[in-house]
Amino acid sequence: MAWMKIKDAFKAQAGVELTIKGWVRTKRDSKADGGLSFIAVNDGTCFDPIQVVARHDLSNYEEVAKIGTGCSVEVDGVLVESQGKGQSVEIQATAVRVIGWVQDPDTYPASNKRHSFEYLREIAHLRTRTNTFGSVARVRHALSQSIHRFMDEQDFYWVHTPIITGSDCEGAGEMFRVSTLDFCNIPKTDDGQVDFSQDFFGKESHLTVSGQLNVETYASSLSRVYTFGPTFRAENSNTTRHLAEFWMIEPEIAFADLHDNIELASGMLRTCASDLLERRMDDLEFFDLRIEKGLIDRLKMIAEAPVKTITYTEAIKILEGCNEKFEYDVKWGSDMQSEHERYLTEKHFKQPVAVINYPKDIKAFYMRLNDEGTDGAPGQTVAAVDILVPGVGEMVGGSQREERLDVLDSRITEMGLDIEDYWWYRDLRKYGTVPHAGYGLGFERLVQFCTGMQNIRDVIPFPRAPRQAEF
RNA sequence: UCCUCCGUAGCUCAAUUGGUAGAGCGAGCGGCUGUUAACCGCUAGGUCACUGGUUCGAGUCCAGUCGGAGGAGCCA
Repeated sequence: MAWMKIKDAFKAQAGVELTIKGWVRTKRDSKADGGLSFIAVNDGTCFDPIQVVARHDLSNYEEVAKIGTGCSVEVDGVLVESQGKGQSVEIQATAVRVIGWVQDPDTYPASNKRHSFEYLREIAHLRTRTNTFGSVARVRHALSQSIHRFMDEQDFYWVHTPIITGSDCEGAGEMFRVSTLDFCNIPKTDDGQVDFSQDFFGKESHLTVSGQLNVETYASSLSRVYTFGPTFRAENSNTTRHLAEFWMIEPEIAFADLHDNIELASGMLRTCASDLLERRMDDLEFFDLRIEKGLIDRLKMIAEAPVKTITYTEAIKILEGCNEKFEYDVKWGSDMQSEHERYLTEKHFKQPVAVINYPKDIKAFYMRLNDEGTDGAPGQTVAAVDILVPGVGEMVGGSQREERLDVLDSRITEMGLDIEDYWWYRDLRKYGTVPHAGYGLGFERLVQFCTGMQNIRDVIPFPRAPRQAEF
């Protein structure tokens, strides 16, 4: 008999003979008709388990009766219309083979009951067997496929930027050190410093915090490029939206300005939403029912409407003019607090909002300096953009890059950075410079937004966070 | 890192003014049933996070440590 994935079995013709393989979600027994068992089997290919009906006349029915949640099984049978109410079709089993028993069911951690997400995080190797984490895994996969497909259709090349970096000037946060030196016997130079010349790379090295500087080099010849890979931040962040290891999409577009940047991000979000609605409705229905009501309507809205754009200066005016009581005061020139961002996207606009042109003093050195008086702002701004989304906050951070060497140099100096560290980055401005723009999109935050999952640690298979590196 | 809350059975939680440990779910066994968050009965299961202190007596009060959650900052 042909082995069929369960998602295909649901669509097959009644009467077909088939074999399915998977893990038991639940089993219920009945004494009717001399005894029969209903076994719900899931193989991860779709949300729903399929119901297997095993009758007492199976040669190994005594064994079948002992099957419990978590067992792996192989079932031969015939697909038939279900006599019961919970499902359209089911499999009348002609053979049920147990491949792997659950040893000592009393200790099986992922037993058939409701568990808290906090507890499931402690058994991350088994939580994938639950409805929620199966759905998260499928949605996460679908989103990453959508992004690659969208970027390919927009003529972007995927560039694999390094994970280990010898550059200490990426400037996006605390870095994890990479070293093969013996901690118990660290070589020192004459003046008592650690002698990194004896380390693996002959210099200090770290895990990357961003592929942006590297990918800008490829944009300066291939025009449209992006990275999609893991990044690392050694910040002691204990929140529902930060990880020490997370995945980021970083497009970089040559001959482009801030608005081209926003248009790309907006198109990416639209594509992700509409692809999910088309491909993963089974999982979305679960999230809408059990995790966040209204999720599907929100994704439908995202799939149709472009992102709303406002300037930082306008955002400040909205916040100053509203009746909301904020813990922190709103003031032009200081960064918006989380509560301010949430108000804008969740209460005022009720949709994703791109906020552009921030005061230069609160943004990075490489962001392009705007002309004095842009947007009627009271101070000088840079061409930066943050895209804020309901429930998550900041999902995208980007900018048009400073392509003018003299302006870049004075910004590096102004911020107290060492110009020598940026020699190759500056070369891009010396040799055929070009206006360009890019952004970083936090992939896990996108998954959160598309599933309604509240804690970012529950949308990545094995979360890395302070004091969390088990598995 | 800061603020708040929490840590009791495999899981989710109770335990009165400090008086010596309890339920539901899960698991095992039995009953019933084309079942599907099933239902009924029985059984097993505890170093009350750890260390120290107060007390005749601490799950309960105090101090410290460790761990978790939510919020803040940093950011994606």
